[in-house]
Amino acid sequence: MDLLALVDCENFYASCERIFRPDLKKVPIVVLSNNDGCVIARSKESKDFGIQMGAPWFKVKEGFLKSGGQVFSSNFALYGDISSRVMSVLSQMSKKIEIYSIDEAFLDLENLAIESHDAANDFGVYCRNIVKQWVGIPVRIGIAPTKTLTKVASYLAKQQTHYPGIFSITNNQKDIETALKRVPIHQVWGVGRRLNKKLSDSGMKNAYDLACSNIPLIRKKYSVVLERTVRELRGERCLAMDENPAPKKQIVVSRSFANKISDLNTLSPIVNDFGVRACEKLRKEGQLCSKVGVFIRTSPFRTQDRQHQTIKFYTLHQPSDDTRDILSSIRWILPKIFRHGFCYAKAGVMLSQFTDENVLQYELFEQINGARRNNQLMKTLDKINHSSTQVNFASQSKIGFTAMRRANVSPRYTTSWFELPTVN
DNA sequence: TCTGGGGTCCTAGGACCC
DNA sequence: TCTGGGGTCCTAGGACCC
Repeated sequence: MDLLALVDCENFYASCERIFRPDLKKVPIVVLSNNDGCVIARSKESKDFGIQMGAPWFKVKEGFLKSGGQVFSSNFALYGDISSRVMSVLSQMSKKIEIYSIDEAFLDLENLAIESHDAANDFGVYCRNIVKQWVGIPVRIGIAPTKTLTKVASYLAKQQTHYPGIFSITNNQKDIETALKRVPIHQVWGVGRRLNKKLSDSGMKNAYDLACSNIPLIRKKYSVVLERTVRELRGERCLAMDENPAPKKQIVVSRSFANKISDLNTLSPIVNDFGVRACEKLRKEGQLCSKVGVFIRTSPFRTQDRQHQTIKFYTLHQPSDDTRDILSSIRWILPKIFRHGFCYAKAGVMLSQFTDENVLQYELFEQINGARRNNQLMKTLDKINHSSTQVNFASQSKIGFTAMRRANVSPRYTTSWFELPTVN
């Protein structure tokens, strides 16, 4: 039987924080977004306490802390490192693995020749134990014939008591049908807020109803995307394993501000910071970009304020990964979109239209070995700034990303020599 | 006072080409 | 009277995901 497994880290960020704080084993934990704005991860105890995903922190803070909860600002240096450890363990479980997100991976179990529920569950138990023991992260495992069905299995794994955290669906219509009937329609992978409303309105309650729907009609009324979902729910593989993720098509660096900004002189150095960071990512990807976008927006939550949001692009004459090119694009765009009299709450820089740095097409009249081309400046800059920023552009802000509120950040236990955990 | 950040894919429509 | 057919590329907007 040809099966896939979805391995999903449980409450990932909260679990990462717990590795180094075993004293918090039973304590409710939440992790906050950048700027300590809202809740982006919760331990099981916090979910039980009633903290919603995405809840604004200032609204739930008091009740949560009073009840003995522990809060963390996000620490992506830590989560990224723990993630790569989990993925490296999973890579030993299967030859074919697709790292789908920071806390999820699909494994192709083809080589394991699993023929029964028992065999599938045994694999799940083995995998779960190893990751827990070697990295310290609890994982949930859904095993099924298609990706969408592994998501279904993963959802059902939450409710498992016999094999906690593990659920398998074999390639058997009856088996699939039973599982689908237990999954509410909005839990189906690919059904978001809008589709949930439309599908529910047309009488579908669970995944089984969706799987039974008429495919040509689904395609006509909705899209080819939903058609694939329906087929996958029926056990037909439409979404392939993607072991070598395609290069990025877009890079965005954006932040909300701790304090609203209403003048251009304050705003531009900060947007320049975003541009600098975006270029670092671009060079790491080995890509050149042709299009630079800048967006700014006021806070949609302050309904009493006048609202303004906009985005504008600049197309470079020549693809580039040179920070100076991107900064001058920003210098061109920003004054054109900025309006006086608005309190801006967020801004961002977006790079797109990429070409590979090795297949650069020069312009007809470009001087190929001009001073700006083939220069080592950016490489040297990246090298110097590798571990921490030492050299800045004059147009950047002096405070940079440190202007963010991060009141409760944990140490970078695994990625900084100065923040190693200590044992007393 | 205080509400995240970073992505992907699909579709429709317009411009343009032969 | 009567105004084609087939295609690409780009953009904006919508929907979804983690």
